[in-house]
Amino acid sequence: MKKSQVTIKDIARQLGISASTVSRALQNHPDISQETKQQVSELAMRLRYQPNALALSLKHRRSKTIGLIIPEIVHYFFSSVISGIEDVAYEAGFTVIICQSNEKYDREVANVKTLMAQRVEGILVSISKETNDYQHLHDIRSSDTPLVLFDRMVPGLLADQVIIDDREAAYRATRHLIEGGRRKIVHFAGPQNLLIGQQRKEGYLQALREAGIAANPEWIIEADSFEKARNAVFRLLEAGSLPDGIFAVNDLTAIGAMKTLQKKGLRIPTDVAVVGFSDGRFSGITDPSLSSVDQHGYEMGTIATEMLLKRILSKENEYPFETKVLHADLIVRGSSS
Amino acid sequence: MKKSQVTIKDIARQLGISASTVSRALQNHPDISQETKQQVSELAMRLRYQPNALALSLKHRRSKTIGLIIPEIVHYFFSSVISGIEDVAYEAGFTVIICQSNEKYDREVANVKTLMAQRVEGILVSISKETNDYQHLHDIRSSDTPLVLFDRMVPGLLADQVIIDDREAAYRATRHLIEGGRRKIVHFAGPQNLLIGQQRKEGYLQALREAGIAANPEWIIEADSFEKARNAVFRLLEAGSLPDGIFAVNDLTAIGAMKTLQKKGLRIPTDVAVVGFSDGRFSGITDPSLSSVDQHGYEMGTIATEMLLKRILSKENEYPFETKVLHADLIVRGSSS
DNA sequence: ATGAAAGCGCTAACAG
DNA sequence: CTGTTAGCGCTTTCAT
Repeated sequence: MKKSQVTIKDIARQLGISASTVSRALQNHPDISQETKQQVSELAMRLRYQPNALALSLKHRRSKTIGLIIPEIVHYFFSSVISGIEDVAYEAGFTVIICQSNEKYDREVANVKTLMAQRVEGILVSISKETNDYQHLHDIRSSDTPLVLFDRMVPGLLADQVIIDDREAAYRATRHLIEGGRRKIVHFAGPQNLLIGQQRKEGYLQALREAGIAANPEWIIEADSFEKARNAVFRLLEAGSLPDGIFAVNDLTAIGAMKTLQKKGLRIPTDVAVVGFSDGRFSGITDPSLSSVDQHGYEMGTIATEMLLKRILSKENEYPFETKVLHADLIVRGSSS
Repeated sequence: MKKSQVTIKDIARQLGISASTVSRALQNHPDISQETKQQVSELAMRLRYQPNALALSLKHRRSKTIGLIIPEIVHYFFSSVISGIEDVAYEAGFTVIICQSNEKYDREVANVKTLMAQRVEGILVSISKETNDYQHLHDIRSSDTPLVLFDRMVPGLLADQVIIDDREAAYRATRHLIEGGRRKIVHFAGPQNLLIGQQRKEGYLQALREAGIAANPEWIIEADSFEKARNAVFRLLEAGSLPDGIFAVNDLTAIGAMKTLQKKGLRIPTDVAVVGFSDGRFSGITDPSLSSVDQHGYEMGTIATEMLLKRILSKENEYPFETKVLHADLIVRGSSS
């Protein structure tokens, strides 16, 4: 049970003036006398008056909030994105409502509903691994709420999108392995319904192709976690078909592979060179340190939010949707050289 | 420019009935005829009507949102806490507004303001490293908004708090080192204005005391990051005063020390045993794997939120404030045995 | 320079 | 069974 907060009316009553005068005084309206302004702002201060943002939003039909739907906060990459988003939104005076989909489609749909009900002025989304149906995203658009997708994009969706050049980054990572003399390169791939999974595999394949190395379907293994990599490596060892290079869809997968190989007496990078895709602060910590693609999460967050705010604040109803492709850097470390 | 969303009025107009009837129909009020209900819910569906949560909040004086102020999302510990908070809040139908203080006092104060303006029904806070003044927290309380602090508590504050038993955990970590035969144990300590910094140091000292080891002030070094640990280790090496055990205030610090020592040819744990305090998923990844205290972030989040919701939903104005102390587990791994 | 009134979207007495 | 009215807290014409 909380006592209701002080309102403009309370101030008006205590000062024997009308609510509208208080409102104007608080906004420093030129019509109001200095004296009244003084009294009002003093009393407001004393009573710790806080304007009710809900009432304001209702009145102005502008909530000054944006929504964010993210698969899982507990990932370094995503939490860096959030930091970028928060910082830009904060600067612009917007509040962010963050929802986690927990990689569940149903929850993602529910999140959209919540955010729309809260009348957020725009929504940032990175879709869940489960998401194959995009109706909820189309619903956002058809209510004319600006929408920006990041990292996990949906091709063909009428919305701004920010991604990194996954294909290019994967290509460079794989080429780097090839240039190091590796020929038998295994790819630990991510879910293929996500574009990032496809793209990273694409880049891998392209590098092989260019180098004249025939791609072997058995070298592409769907594994995107420490555990899965571990098991996959065991199977490779049993089959006696050891690779001399591994390109993994994320760092933890790369590390899972690396540690398992090491436990079995293989040397990294001498026997097997490993490259990951950054999703943590792990790269400097492993032994040897892990070569990895830096995804610039914070930057992605700032850019996505800037695009969203631009849409929100723009007068013109329509300008073409944009897909920004950020460059990702391959950072070569000990695990591959 | 977004078109305004459909309201109850739109439905009323199109059906030639009053807004209140629509409202009641939507709430499945017994007074309304089946037929009307049918028509209303059908049209609502067709128009993709979404109740305006802002209007509802204003009306009911209940926003069904809670606020969260967190130092930095980009920490595994904090993001696990957030997950716990989100899950419990979601279950209870509450939306969470997350604010980052970025470890800045000023920003923390601003965050409180934002959340109070949004009329959140309760606030969860973990204070920033800079925070020494608690007026803003008292302000929350004096507006009767429930407040729960977690992890970084403020002794004496009239609010519920959830912490882990930092002192006890640090004590056990240090004792573990002593039991392993270590005598010259250095503590890499956190900021001493935070209780967790003090408590962890306390536990360390207690363990030494009990073991009859005289505490040496020079063995307590304020260092709470990878870099600082690195530099501190360099200084220790230069001074020729190498410890045989290190207890660090967090994992990255422990790892910074460990890697620096290894680079200098020291063996872990043979020459120096190391124990950290968990703030990531690093423990299993280092070589040797890192002994560390598991802080159970997710659990802390759920418990804090349950305490908050209990206050929010409780009819009784006052029941005593509670400080819950969670047990933290020392996980012994290769770096210390 | 200030007040009265209407309205943002919704609900809940109070009337019929 | 349904409509009218008032009001949540605030802003903003329109009067005065």
